[in-house]
Amino acid sequence: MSLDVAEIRPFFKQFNEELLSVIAASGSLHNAPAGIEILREGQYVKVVPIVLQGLVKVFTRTEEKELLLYYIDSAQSCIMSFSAGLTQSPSRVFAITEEPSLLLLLPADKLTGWIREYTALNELFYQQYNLRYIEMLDTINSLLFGKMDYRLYNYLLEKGRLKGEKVLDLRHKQIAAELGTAREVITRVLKKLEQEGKIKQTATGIEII
Amino acid sequence: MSLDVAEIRPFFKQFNEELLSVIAASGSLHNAPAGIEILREGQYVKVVPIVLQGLVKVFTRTEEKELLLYYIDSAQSCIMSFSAGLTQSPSRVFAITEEPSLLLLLPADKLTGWIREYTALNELFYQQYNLRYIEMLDTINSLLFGKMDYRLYNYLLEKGRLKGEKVLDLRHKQIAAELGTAREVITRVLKKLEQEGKIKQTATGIEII
DNA sequence: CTGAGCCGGTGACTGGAGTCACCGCCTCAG
DNA sequence: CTGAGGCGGTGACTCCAGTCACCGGCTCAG
Repeated sequence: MSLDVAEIRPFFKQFNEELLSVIAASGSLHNAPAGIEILREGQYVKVVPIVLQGLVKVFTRTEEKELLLYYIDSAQSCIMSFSAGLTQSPSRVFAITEEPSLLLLLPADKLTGWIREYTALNELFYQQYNLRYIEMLDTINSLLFGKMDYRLYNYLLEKGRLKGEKVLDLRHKQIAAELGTAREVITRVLKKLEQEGKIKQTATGIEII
Repeated sequence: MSLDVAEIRPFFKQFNEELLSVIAASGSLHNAPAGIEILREGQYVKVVPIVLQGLVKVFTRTEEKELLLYYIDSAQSCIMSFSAGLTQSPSRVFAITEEPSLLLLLPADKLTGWIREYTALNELFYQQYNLRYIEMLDTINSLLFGKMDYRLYNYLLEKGRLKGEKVLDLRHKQIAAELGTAREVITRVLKKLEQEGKIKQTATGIEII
């Protein structure tokens, strides 16, 4: 069950050998295909996942309406599960793998101790909190500003950046879900964006210009 | 300039004497009247304020439209300025005192060291991050759900709780600003809430029922 | 081949928030 | 006393997201 330090070393250049071996002793690697639920609302967290490779989507749901909060990229942690793990309170959000991902699972009960002991780990989590904080702020601002065209365009840009592709193969229905709106709205706004020359809809998907 | 340990001890029961004296040596107390700007968007943070007494309002602004993010109550810290201080990046939000407040100012450059050294301080900040995180999530959900009546009612409940009063003396204009909408909308929705029996508007202010 | 099911596209309508214009009321400075 | 300015109240209108109903095209299993 114990994993090899060499497997995780490349992802944490800022960690010293001691911390790496402690993590290797108690943590475990998990290979998840796309579409696996990592964290569910209301769930109590026993392991805190760190995304080593792949892409994980974090979102909230309010009565049938969901909203994408942000993506967790490589070598980032799910700070919501971290916070839920630390305070032993239930999670407020959902997380699922969007691409096949390699996850490092850390037992929540040991984490508090590690944080106290290893500054590098502490800093990682502060950094993550910061990142998420700012992303949530952006989400709030774009919700406040309203304007679906603006939101949709930013969504596409971000998606393209994360996937490293200029042509995105997405269902209108899926986009609608992530932006918390209806499919027809997406269809219309996409057409509007196309008329404005910001994107192009082809057979293979949506191309960002 | 150096302040007395006794002045801050009552607010931090979980801190040991060593930490208290370190803080007393480098920190300073500041008595601010209501309506003072503590943090401005784009500003680089040199001191991180902790609210000992009073009430501080934190909000964002997007092109003439502002939105209340949350309130900082007694013995809580402004985590945005903390994060801005740590990462040496400009602030993304505004903060002003809503009531006369007693602030403890900590120099940002020393904070990183303190956090490393004193677990209790570290935990305070984690706790604060958590709290704000959850509040932002609530804000996002209520923005997503939309419905002004729901948002306004929650806003009034929260305001009443923080001020410890059941009758709130607020300008419609001010409420509108904090919820990121227009005065007329507030006027109308307040009337609707009154018809629903949730509040009562009297000469002295808005009474929550 | 064919029917079911998913996908996108569209027109018509609804409802809520935001905007505009204008009101009367109160207060306070001059 | 009076005029200016802040406040709240209101009707009319606009705009946009969301909803409904319905279509035609494509794919794939049987």
